Amino acid sequence: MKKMPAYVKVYKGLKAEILDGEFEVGELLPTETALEDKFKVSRTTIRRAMELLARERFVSIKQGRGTVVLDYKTRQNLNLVTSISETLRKKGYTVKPRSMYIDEVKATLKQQENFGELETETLIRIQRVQLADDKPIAIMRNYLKADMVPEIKLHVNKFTSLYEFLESKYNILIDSASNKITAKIASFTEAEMLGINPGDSILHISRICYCREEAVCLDSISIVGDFYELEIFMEGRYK
Amino acid sequence: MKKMPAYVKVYKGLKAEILDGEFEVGELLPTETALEDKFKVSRTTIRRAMELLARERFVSIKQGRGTVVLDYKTRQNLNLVTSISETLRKKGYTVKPRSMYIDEVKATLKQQENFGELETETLIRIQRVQLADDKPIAIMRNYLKADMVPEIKLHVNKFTSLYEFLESKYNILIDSASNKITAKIASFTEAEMLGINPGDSILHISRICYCREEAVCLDSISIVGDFYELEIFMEGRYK
DNA sequence: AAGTGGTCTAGACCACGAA
DNA sequence: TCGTGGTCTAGACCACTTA
Repeated sequence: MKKMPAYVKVYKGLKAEILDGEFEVGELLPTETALEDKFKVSRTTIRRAMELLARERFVSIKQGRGTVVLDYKTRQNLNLVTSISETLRKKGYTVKPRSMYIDEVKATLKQQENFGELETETLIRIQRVQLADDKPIAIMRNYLKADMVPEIKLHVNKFTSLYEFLESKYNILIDSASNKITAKIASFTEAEMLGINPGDSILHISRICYCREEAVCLDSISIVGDFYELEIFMEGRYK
Repeated sequence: MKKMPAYVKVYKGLKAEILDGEFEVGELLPTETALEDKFKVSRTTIRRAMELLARERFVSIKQGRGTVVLDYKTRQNLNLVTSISETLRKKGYTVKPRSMYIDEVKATLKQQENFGELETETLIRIQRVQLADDKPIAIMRNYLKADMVPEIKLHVNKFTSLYEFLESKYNILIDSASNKITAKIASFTEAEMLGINPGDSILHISRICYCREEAVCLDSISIVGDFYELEIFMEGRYK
């Protein structure tokens, strides 16, 4: 368990206050100098926390004006990193893994490249079939660097959302991810695992998860096609 | 002409050097203290520039080790609003429509809701089969509000990328879009149109395109599953 | 043990927006 | 003009990797 930096504390503190409704949507946050006093840290640290909030679109920072709390309730428009289980739970489904298997595997060359570290040799592999309201909906495989998650095997079957688990247990906050999405046909094996027919459609997501610009988790997710709908928002046309 | 901050200068300088091949992929960048001397700025400024480079995946910063130059040639795209044709062209394919048909249709209730205007009655419908290197890869249907694109019928078969066309001809810049993505099985009709077999996989995208918060175009795109891979980048995490 | 990046401070001055 | 956020400095100490 890593120590939590001051700017993360400030970030979490402010976010909690915003979510608790202590600052109204559309209103200005206290000024940065005021927050220095409140949290007893320097302005640099406050600004770093503010930047995190702004990147998540909780606030909008305007020079000469102040920092406005944005309407985080009614925005549908963000591409936040959420796991499938989190998304489904938010829609009202009861999500849990039917079974979970954790082992160690040798990293392939492609996996090493995705991690940006050719030295990484051993990966932790987590395999699950995820259930929504007791119906199988996804086969999930996650690959983690072994040294990042010591003793994770002890927690087999003890968590449903890996991202939430990584955050609470190992203080690894997944803050960005790149996805490759394709449509496939279910193989015999996949169909058996998901209780569908071979030839049914499958939405496949290959994802690299990052924590502070460092790749921490590779995901391979196969979701029953007629069940899940991936929602994505795109923004900006000129870079 | 606005002044360029020091950290942007450092960022651009380093990026240019990396692109010029002055630092080999996989090698370490000079240490932050060394860069202080080189650019004559403080370490804070250097670090800010480094953070920009890291966010674009040009480098990977490792405590205790150094900052490694990543393989920027194969780095993933961010998710700007790009049409399928633009994406494919960027990858080197020759993209053109096999045929295009433009007509007027009555708006369905769902379409009216998506446009946020129940008064809209008539929509322009554009239907195409898109070819990449002469091979059919997607069925595209676009619905536009009739009054936004007067005389568009005169331009049938005269454009390949609708978004580029809307921009140049009607000054409609699509600046954001929300997408719903599912995996499907090709129907007989779809298979016929795309030259594949019924039962093959199809990636279906249902998209609402916005210009300055106003919905301007509804897209329905069916892409041959084993051909296209949608790349999406996510950032931030809601808690 | 040495050297790297990670965090943090206290203070300075600049640029922009609103009164 | 005043107060906001934007940039930048010089220096301190911590945490991690490697030798």
